Amino acid sequence: MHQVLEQHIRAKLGTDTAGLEEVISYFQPLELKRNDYLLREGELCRSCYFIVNGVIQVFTIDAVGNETTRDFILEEHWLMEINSFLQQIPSKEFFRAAEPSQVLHISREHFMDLSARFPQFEKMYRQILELSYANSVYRINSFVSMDALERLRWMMDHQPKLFTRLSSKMIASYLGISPETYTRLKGKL
Amino acid sequence: MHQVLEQHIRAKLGTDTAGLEEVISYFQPLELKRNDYLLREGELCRSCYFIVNGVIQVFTIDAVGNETTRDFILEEHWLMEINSFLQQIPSKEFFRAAEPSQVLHISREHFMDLSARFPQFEKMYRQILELSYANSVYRINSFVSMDALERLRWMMDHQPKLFTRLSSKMIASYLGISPETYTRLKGKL
DNA sequence: GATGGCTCTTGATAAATGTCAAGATTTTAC
DNA sequence: GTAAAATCTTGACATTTATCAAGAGCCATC
Repeated sequence: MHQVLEQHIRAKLGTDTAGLEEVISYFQPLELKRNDYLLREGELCRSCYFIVNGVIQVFTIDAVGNETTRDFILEEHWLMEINSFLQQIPSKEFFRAAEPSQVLHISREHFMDLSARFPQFEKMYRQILELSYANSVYRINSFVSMDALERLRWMMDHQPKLFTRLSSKMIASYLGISPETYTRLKGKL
Repeated sequence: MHQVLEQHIRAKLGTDTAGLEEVISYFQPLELKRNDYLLREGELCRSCYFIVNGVIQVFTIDAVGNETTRDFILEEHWLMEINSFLQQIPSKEFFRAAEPSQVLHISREHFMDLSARFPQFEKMYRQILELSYANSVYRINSFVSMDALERLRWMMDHQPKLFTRLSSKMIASYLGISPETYTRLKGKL
């Protein structure tokens, strides 16, 4: 697993990777079965996660029990509940494996320490933030203005891989529609 | 104007503000009348903006001419079209003053230069990203799951100031609903 | 201070989406 | 391998929201 992370970081940062071995040594592996949780609502997000293999569903549950998916995090991407991680307040989100997954995680303490000691690590963190923020902006602009069919088409254009790996129920919860509506929209494509 | 920025940065960064004067010297003032644009779709976002006074509406226009507002940026907050700014690709968003506004802006070149030379400036940039990302996560989780009335209540709980400063039309475009629906929802509160 | 253009509201109607229920299909657990 | 559980689909109906149209109120400009 650590090799995948090393490759990923080298690809992001280029040649200046002094201290890379030490950085990587703080990441610990986790093996998740399908439906295992990385984080539940109300818990503190104590780690930053790097997905080596699999998919993690990031979702919330509202007052009547409906699940809404904010994002699916695929392999070679990063994951944290940023408010909980930074401020150590209870998480509002759940992180759950949608497939058997391999994950590396680094504790908040080590993460902060590395950020302070290695400018390149902080730079990588900044890049992760930039990418995450840009994706969020994209999603807001799409979803606030589009109707359900347009959102489905948007997802097919921008995230086609997700359809091959996730259940219809999960895709519906990402689109913000009921499973029945999703079934009907598929007929209109 | 520069005093406001200086105060803001000191509040963010604490005592370690070496180079602050030089940093601030790169920011140039802009006076905007209502409905003046800072950025239009298709242009390159060449600056990072700090709002000293006023409100900037961040919005997109879809194929049939409907405006959808992603965010309203109030005084003492930061603003950029992150994809356009970082990659120098055409902006998908418009930035327009919803009130007469005072803005400071720094060019991308100076911004990058300061980021490289002053770790504290980079730290502040990271904090802006963290906050912007956290707000976006909040908005996605709220809007994908809620119906229009719930979104209105959410806005009243989380952004009450906006109601006193913006037209109904703008609030409707932030909620992702038509002005008529907004009028009707107000009656249901 | 008149005029023209916005915005806001209200009504009627249409379209989109949700909910509930039932059956078919697939997956999971033992 | 089989039973139980979950998912997916389809239909009927209810609710939400959009669209179109018209009139009232407000505001900017000359």
